[in-house]
Amino acid sequence: MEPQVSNGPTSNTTNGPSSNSRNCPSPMQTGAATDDSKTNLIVNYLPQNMTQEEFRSLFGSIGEIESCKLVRDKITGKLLSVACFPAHQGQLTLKVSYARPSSASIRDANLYVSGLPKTMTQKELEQLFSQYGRIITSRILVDQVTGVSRGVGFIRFDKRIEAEEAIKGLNGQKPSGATEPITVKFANNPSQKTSQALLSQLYQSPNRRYPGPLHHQAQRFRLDNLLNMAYGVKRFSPITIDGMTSLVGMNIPGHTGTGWCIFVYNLSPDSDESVLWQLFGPFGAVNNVKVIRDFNTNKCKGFGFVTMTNYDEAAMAIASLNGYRLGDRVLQVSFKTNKTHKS
DNA sequence: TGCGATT
Repeated sequence: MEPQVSNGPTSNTTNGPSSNSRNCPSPMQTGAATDDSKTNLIVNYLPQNMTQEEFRSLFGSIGEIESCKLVRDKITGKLLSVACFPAHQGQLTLKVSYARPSSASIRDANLYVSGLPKTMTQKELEQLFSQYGRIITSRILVDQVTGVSRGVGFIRFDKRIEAEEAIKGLNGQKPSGATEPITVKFANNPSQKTSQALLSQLYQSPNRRYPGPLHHQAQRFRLDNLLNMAYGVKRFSPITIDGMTSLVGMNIPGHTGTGWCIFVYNLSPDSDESVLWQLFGPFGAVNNVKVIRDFNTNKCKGFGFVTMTNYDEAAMAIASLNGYRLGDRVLQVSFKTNKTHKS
């Protein structure tokens, strides 16, 4: 994460200000408690091991503190800002700036962008969006293993209205040099994937493995045969794949940084994620499921994806569910392929 | 016969 605004090196964790002689008026003394635009600070690049007490002590040496809080990630518990160590300094440099006052005008100004050319850099992404306003943060998501862009990213504008204008101007447009249009929409809140994680946990418990309506069908298959059916030829050994960095970037069907990705075709228009959990959960650890929907109608476009942790379980699921009749439809299930470079 | 992506 890059600092967007720098006030210069203002403090240092090892030799920061220690004097108590500064005479800074506190909000209470000035009666400015209702306007925190100049009394509320945001501090980035705090060390991960800093305690609330140390944080208070560091800034309490400068003036009276009305309140202070360390902001941690809800899931990991880590401090949200990432420490940076400038090479020439070898020490931690804090970034201290005025906190942006929370108000309706800057709320929900975060955009999710998909369909980006894989070659587009973060800088180019910012250049594209900067015509619509001041960008606070930007990010392009990359594959965990290869580092290659996943073609999706985020842009946070200073103001909600700037984000709205960017959607109007860029959604469905082709960036110069791009062959496909991009999708620009408001981003989801980065929480609430916890429900999915809970579902995943449920299906990963041993006594939930291979139960349900497909139990007998799944048992009829021997693993060797399943693997051959899934790939048509000899199996890839997941041990070999994980152990050989030279294979990174190779086009192994379905293999991603986080597991084995499965393409599911011929879902009905009213399908939702729960049907994929129910179909694939019985075969083992499911990381993630996704039903692809039409932007306008919100109906399923007929296909979806399932990512499973273990190769053997993914292959078993494919062998069992490919050709499976769901209502009046016959599912087609296979490892996902790269459909990006269609020649 | 159709292959996304939510920090």
